[in-house]
Formats: sequence, C-alpha cells, structure tokens
Amino acid sequence: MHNRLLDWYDKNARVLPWRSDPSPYKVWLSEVMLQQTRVETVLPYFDRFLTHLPTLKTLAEARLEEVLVLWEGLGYYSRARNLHKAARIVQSDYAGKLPASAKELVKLPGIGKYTSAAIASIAFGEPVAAVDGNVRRVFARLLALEEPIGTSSLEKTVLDYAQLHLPAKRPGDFNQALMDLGSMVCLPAQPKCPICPVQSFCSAFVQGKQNNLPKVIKKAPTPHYDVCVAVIWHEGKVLLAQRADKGLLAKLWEYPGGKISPADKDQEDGVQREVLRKTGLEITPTRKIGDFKHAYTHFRISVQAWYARLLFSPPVTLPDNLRWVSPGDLSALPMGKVARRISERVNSDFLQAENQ
DNA sequence: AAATCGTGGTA
DNA sequence: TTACCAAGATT
Repeated sequence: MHNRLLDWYDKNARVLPWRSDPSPYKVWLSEVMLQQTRVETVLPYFDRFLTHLPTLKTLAEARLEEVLVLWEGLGYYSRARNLHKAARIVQSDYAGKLPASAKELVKLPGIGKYTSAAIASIAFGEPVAAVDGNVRRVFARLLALEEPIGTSSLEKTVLDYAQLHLPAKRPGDFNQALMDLGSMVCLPAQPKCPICPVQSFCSAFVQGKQNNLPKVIKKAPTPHYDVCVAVIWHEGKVLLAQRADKGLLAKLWEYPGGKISPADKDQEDGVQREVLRKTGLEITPTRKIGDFKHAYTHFRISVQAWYARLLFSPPVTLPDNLRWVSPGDLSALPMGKVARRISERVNSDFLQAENQ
C-alpha cells in the first residue's frame, strides 16, 4: 500500500508553493494557514504574507497589527496572534531556528498535535504521523471503523494505526499523500473509489460501505442574533472600536454597537443605547446603511448599520480602544468580514459625496 | 470533554 | 436558505 500511495502521489500531487520549497518557515506558515481552511483559499494569502514577511526573523520583528492585516479574511485570528508570538519565542529561545522535532514544536503556541507532526515530517523528515480530517476519513474507510469522527475511540485507533504503519523513508510525502488522497479522491461525499490507488486495501469499499462511512455526529442548530452598529461621522472621520484581547475577532476593529434588545422600541433606539453603553457617547441615527448578514462557526447575525451623528462634542482624548479614522485609513486597520463590508460601503458613499 | 474560534464554497 | 465542511488549537 505504501508503494501504491507514493506512486500515486508522485504522479498526482498538487503543485503548491510550500512544496516546491519546503523550508521550515514556509511549511510552518502553510500548515497554520491550512488549519480548517481550503488550499485554494490559502494560496493568495500565503504569497502575500511571504512577500511582506519573507523570513521568520521579519515575522518576529513585525508589529502584531501588520500580521493581523495580512491575515484579514482568513478567519481564526488567534492563528495569526499565536504565529507571531511563536516567531518571537523562536528568536529568543531557539536562536532563530524552528525546532526540528514534533516534541519541541508542539510546545509553541498555535502548534498542536497535527501541525507539529506535519512540520516535523515535511520540513525535517521525522517519521511522525500527521493526522488531520482527511487522514481520519481515509483510515475510517480503509479500516471500516464504525465509531463516528470526533470520538476519542476513533481518534486513538487512527493515530495508533497511522503511526505504526508510517514508512520510515518518505514520512513527509506519505503524510501528504494521505491528505491529498482525502482531498482529491476519498471525498466526504461521493468518494471516487474507481480511481483510488488503494481501493483493493479498503475495507469500506470491499463491504460496499464507502458512502456510509465515516459516521458523523450531527451538530446542534446555530442560533441567530440581531445586531445594530453605528457609523458615526465627525469632522471627516468615523469612529472605530477595537475588540477585546481575547475571544471572537480579538483585537480587530469594528463599528460600535451591539445586540438589539427586546426592550428597544425600534432599531434607532437600539443603536443609540448600544453605542452609549460601548463608548459613552450620545448619538442620533440619521440614515440606514443596510442589513449585513453573516455566518460564524456556531451562530449567525444580521447587522443593521446606521449612519449617525454626535449630539455633543466628543471628549478631547478617547480611550485606547476608540479611534477616529479617515475613510482613506480604514484599510490599514485589521477588521473582520462584516466591518470590512461596512467600511467598503462607507468609502464608496464618501467618494460619491466628494464628487458632487 | 465540550465549547469556542471565521470564512467561503457547495449541495 | 440552510447545513455541512475544510491540512485544528486552545481552554
């Protein structure tokens, strides 16, 4: 099976920038970007990131805000914060060289069981099995495992088996071959068994269960929230608020607002109340901008955005988490998807008003 | 152990 | 529209 899979990989492996030059830094960056994220999504981010921060040293010396801007749109922003933190640890504790073993790598922030094994095997040739979602699915079918994905039982079986049967000669390629097989052939739905190089070794296929394995546990339905935010114009600038250091969209910038409460008699009421609560500023909404819908991992929101103006002059000095920003400077602040979409609208409205 | 953390593509 | 999911880590 090793030979079948590696032969298939040699002929069908995708040409990817982190494969043509598997230096530790590039492999590390690619593996972190690829966490829960598709190859096609990562490609442009990977190139742009390396253009701005080509080495581990430049990453360590960069400001966190610059790293977050380069990450903007990729999601799971703690990856960017941990990557940046880990680069600084490597500079100070490992003489600027990424450690070469999975055992050491896993100690760094943002590098867990899978990523440490992937970096160690691909960049350093260490024979450690890298088990990701693809590999779990491939082995669940190869071994016809009946336990659902996500159970500790399935996890242990796959890890033990993958490590026991990992070939010593090309561990990095073998790990990647399993992942490529999972993403190109052994698909979650409608696996392409007719073209699978290891079909004859697959228990699920032999038993005709390939479309029913692996089993998955159904997730709870996601709740929905109504949110309102204000774009407050004052002397040619708009007010942005920085989110908390931890949690959702940590340290990213957004327009102040919050959840609409049942007590609010209308949207205007809600915006006014939430902005006062978040900023201490009293406003009046002037014009509706739009309704921005967005789905996060485990809930969805509708964001009602309003233009607004201040009822009184603002304080001369604002707290650190509040900032007046010119439309032209909005692109320099890291934001999540919703805030960015609102910013694009603000910018186009601003340019249109200027041309009249 | 289970919840949390983004976004875009697809059926 | 909605559900599901994609090279997971952290708490």
